[in-house]
Amino acid sequence: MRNFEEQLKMLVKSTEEILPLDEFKTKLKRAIDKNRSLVIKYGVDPTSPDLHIGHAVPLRKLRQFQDLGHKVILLIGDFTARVGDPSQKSATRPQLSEKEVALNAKTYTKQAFKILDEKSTIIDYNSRWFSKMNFEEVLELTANFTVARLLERDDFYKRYQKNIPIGLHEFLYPVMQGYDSVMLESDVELGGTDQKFNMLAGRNLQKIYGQEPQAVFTLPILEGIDGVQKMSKSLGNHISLTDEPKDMFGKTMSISDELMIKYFRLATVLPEEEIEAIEKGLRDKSLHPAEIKRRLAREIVSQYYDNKIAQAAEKEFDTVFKKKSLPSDLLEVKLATDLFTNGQIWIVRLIKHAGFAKTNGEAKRLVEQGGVRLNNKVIESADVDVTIDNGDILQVGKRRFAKFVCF
RNA sequence: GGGGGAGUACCCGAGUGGCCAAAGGGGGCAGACUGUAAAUCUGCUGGCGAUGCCUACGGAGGUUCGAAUCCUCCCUUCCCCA
Repeated sequence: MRNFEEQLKMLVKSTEEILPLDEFKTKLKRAIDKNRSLVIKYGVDPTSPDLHIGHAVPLRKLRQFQDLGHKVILLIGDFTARVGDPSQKSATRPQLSEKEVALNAKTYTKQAFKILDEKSTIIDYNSRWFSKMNFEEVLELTANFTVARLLERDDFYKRYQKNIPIGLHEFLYPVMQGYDSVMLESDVELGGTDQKFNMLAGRNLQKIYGQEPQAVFTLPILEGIDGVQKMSKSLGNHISLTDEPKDMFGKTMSISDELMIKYFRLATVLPEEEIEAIEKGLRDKSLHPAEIKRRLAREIVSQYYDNKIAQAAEKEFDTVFKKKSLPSDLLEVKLATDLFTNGQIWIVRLIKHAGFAKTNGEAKRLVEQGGVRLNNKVIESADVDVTIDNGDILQVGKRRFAKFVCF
């Protein structure tokens, strides 16, 4: 195990806040002195089964703790998921069924182990205690909080101000998350900055239950590729851990120049000194932004796949977007003969069949805007019928291609 | 229990009898440009093989030649009083 100074330096890096830092130092020092490990709690809400590189930020921090010999508990909020975390939400979330939650939890852990060390990760479920709790115990627990206290929380406050409903059960979310800490007797809890309130609730409750309160690590939230909102699947601005290399690369290339440095810090493992050098290079224009973004995209892809695959993804990107030629793996679309009349098919119908438009109107618009090519020739009018041979290629926009297979 | 507001497209939000498939913004999509799926600029953004028809302003009825808009009841929600 590394010494105190080394550990501290590593752990503090790229966190937003450590609350309170002094307490954490004391805990860490004591653990090292007594040759014990700290219990690190990380709660996950198994609502969306798809992890993205934003989730990777806390996961990597957990991995650091693991590598330093601390004990990481991945707490699946299977019970709380059925409430729905109101954090950053402007409206009540739909509640999930038991079955959905179980399935999500499974895919979640599978992806999380791309980053975490599976052998030394403890997985627990908060239904273990909540499903057995009776109403009397609930009352006892909730009596530790006041409405005013809960309303201090920004999300609740905003909703309240804007006359948006707050469900009574949502009020219970921070209480429950706090109680998780009591049950796990965690020394440290980490989460995104949006989790600050919930994690602090854990400190309160631990004190009340006679435990030493946990230290709280808040980690920065990664913006989505739109650069505005936090990365989330439901907003469609995410880079998923399971994305194909070429999509991972391409999506990274679509972030704005301003966002690059933040992505370097939060989504790659490059050392801080190197990132600072890049930052400087961009500022004095000795480095070209397009080159840097490619570097970023390569770094991200090789992290979840490997170097070679990252290079291939980059090459593919050039093929499609620089040379404007065809991607190597085309989506194959089967065309049955009964789709044709007199050997021809209406272009709008063809686009719909390839899955590039949901409605005729949408397909027509694409054609009218000059976004549709058949064998690299722009289709001028939505009113035409076309003949299709085996291997003909339909392109919609810059990056959607289909190769037809007739039978 | 009493009183007063609010509910509009994917989201925010304007519209208070016809000119409304509904301003504006965001998002999304497409085009141009380029250094990339950056930035910027431009266009499109309910459905239907379509100079028309259908569906749509919380829901159900009603008034009217005509309703997002007026009336009645209901639902949801917020505020004030109790």
